[in-house]
Amino acid sequence: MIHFSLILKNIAQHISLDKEETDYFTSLLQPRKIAKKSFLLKEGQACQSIYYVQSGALRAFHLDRRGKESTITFAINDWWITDMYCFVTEQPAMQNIVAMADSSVLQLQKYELEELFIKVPKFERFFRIIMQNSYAREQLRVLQNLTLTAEERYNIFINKYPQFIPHISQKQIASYLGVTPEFLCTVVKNMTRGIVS
Amino acid sequence: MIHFSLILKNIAQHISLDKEETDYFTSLLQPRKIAKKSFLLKEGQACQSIYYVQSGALRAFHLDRRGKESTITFAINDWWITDMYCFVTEQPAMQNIVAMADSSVLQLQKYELEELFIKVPKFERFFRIIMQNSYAREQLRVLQNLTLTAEERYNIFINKYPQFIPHISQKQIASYLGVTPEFLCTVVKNMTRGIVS
DNA sequence: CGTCTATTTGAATGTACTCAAAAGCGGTGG
DNA sequence: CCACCGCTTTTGAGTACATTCAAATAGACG
Repeated sequence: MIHFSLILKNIAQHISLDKEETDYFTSLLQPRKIAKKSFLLKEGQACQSIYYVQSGALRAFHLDRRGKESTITFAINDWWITDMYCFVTEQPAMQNIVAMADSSVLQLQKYELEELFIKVPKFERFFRIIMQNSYAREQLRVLQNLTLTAEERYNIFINKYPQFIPHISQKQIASYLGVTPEFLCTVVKNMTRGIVS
Repeated sequence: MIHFSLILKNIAQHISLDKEETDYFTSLLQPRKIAKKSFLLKEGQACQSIYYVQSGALRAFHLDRRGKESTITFAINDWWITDMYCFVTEQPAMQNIVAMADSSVLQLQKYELEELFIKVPKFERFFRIIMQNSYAREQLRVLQNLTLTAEERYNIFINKYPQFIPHISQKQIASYLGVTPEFLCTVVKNMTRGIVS
């Protein structure tokens, strides 16, 4: 199962699985190839799965009535992604998940995940840690959105997630930070003006 | 253990404990009374515990250099609260947690929680669910902060958390929504103007 | 090479902020 | 119990910041 080495290493950081548990777990994973610009999830659909990204790059965003995009998150290698609110509540998705590059993901459906928790309770620990870290990250993001300027948030973003930069446009960063692309452009220009002679 | 009936009911919603597990769990909980206006956590301190609120009302907020408060969350009966980012990363707290009314909480320290996970792995499930729901809630809040107006966020807030209203001032709601109290005041005034003749 | 989208620039606009001051309200102590 | 004090809410004027709109330039991709 050479396919699964990345996700198994990810999991091994937090829990240990024997051969049988590993085989059962990997049997639940559905590998999917997502071509660049195609969608893993669209607003209004049921969000019944979480996705582990093996390769490529994905972006989750919301589109409001007036056509404005807001990016909720990016995900590359070794990240998990889903519309968690709709996954939990079973309401129609509010997010679109789109491939920014040809990507390879492993899909885990909600009912399979629940079965996994019953059969291999160790996975409760694994996902408890994942969810706890995700919660901590989002709580920090809320705080930073409330307290920091666009310039400060931009700097934190590019320093925290340098791996994302090759995949994403400045417009998409703007939609993540919650400002217009025009405004972010001037912010970045004024930043560099201070650096270059 | 009449003290613990509320938290045990909270836990029973997700997992079942036998007598021995219940006794062990409750032995880890430190009851604390917090007088109105006193602090459970201050910025800069180590954040080594999570708190379950039995009664009263708490508020977690950040204070920036310029003296501006930003409210991260409120918590009343039957809620868990902590500075999750600093709890996880073991960095100094970025949040202050203050009692808005005389409150009673149960404190669970991080090392005890880790011990609990080892001795009663069922609790992994319980906290996985708590963390997952918290993550979903924060992800939704990020999205709403990016896409909705102050008026829309205000309406969602008061409809979603009516239990909070008796405890909190409009100024505190403003600091939760990320606007100034003056601005929220005019927003609310303009809302009611549409309702009253 | 041509098309489409992203980035940059600027002008005009509007939204939310700061500052200041008055009014309202709750809590505390005399 | 009432008067005072401090904090919140309200109101308004002036300001700053971020937006919209438009148009030009630059880049990416088929």
